[in-house]
Amino acid sequence: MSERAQSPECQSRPYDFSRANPCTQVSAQEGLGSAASFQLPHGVLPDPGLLYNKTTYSGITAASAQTFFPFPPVASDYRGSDLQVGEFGQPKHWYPFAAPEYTGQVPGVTAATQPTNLSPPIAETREQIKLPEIKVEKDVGVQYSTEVKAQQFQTPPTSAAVPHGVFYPAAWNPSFWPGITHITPSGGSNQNPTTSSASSPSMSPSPPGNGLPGNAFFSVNASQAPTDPQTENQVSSTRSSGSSSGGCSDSEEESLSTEELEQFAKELKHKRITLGFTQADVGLALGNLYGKMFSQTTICRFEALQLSFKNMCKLKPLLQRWLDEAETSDNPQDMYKIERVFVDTRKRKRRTSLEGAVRSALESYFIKCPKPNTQEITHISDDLGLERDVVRVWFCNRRQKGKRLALPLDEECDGQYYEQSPSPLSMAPSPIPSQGYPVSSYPGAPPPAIYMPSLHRPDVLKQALHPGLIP
DNA sequence: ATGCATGAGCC
DNA sequence: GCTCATGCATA
Repeated sequence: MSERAQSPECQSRPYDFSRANPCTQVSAQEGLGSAASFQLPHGVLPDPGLLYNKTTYSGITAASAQTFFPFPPVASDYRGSDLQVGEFGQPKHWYPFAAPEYTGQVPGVTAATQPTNLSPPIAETREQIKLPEIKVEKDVGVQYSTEVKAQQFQTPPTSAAVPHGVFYPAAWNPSFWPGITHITPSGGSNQNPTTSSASSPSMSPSPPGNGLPGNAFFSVNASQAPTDPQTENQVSSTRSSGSSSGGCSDSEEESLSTEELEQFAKELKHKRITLGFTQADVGLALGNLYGKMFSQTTICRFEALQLSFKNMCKLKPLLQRWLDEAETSDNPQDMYKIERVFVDTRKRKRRTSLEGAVRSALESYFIKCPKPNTQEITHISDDLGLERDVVRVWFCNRRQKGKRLALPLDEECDGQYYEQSPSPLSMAPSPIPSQGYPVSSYPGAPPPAIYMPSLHRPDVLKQALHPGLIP
């Protein structure tokens, strides 16, 4: 509806990468340097030169900024290109969970069907969970119809009703998330491994050798209903990163500091590896313990601190719990021996693989205006020969990524990051990533290393900010 | 490890 | 349409 007049935004405030990291500017130039080789079609970028030199990137002028997005007044235009997008925007898909008979379909995951000795470190499951080949984007529209809402909640009334050996992720309940942020049973400290006893069943639900978790998982879930809904919000408000790295109590998500998160992430990774678990295993184990599983991607991002601060705080307790379980269990392997019985029959749009040149172009556009309006998106999509939705999603993802990558800034500015957006050309000090981590609160405190630690490395930062621009 | 995609919730 | 959390698919 009311399309936000965003063009103005694009000029009202700079989108500043430099604030995120001193290296940014350098990276930017280089990145743009590569981008320069890309020929932008018909004057989308009035003055490409501006983009491709240092001065532009590090000190864009207001004047030049205004030259950006000289989009012709094509108001109702973009509908035309919608043709490309419209198809997959409608159907709602769901990740259906297959019936019990699918158990074991995912080799690496559905260990329950396997004999006892599953060496913990199974291969990353993704490779083994290949979905049926999907057609190209063009045809996806048709396929999107698939929709088997098996999952949600055919949830058995009680865990007892669950078919033996079948794990229903659906077991989790609505109040799950609100509560889990405060997981530690008995409000103990999260460092208290002993609390794991409550969830031990998941560790070795059945005689270690059996390998068949069976219903034990359900009882676990049931017994763990968390109970403390408010934490999540508080988390963000307590971003004081105090450097109080010590106090870790379970209700601590509320006061997690970036240092704590960073430390925990490292610890998690280290111990996970030591214990022989893959990231995928951990994600699945969480499902085992809490009824809410996570993907390898999420675990990976957690370890790499690539999730929003809020999200990190939300997941930390879960992972902490898992870690406790894993460390104290005699048969840690059991942790990942869960039934992952769903089969994703949904037809997902085939992933678009943008060429380097196109990415560079998008990146250039992004620098100029991180938040293009519909017209601008249409313009860009036309220019680059991409579907509008692809462009739109790219920008969404890019913004999301930008927020994650940006260094921590005060949350006060939250939401203003792109809101007041940026005339990218006048890169000014920066945006406050709403997804970023809190900054150390005390004056003079060095920037918390947590925010994307990897970005402390120029090369990484470069890549992060300008993916595709670096070989 | 990360790029692109999905979907819920919100404005 | 956006943000955000999350995940599939792939580099």
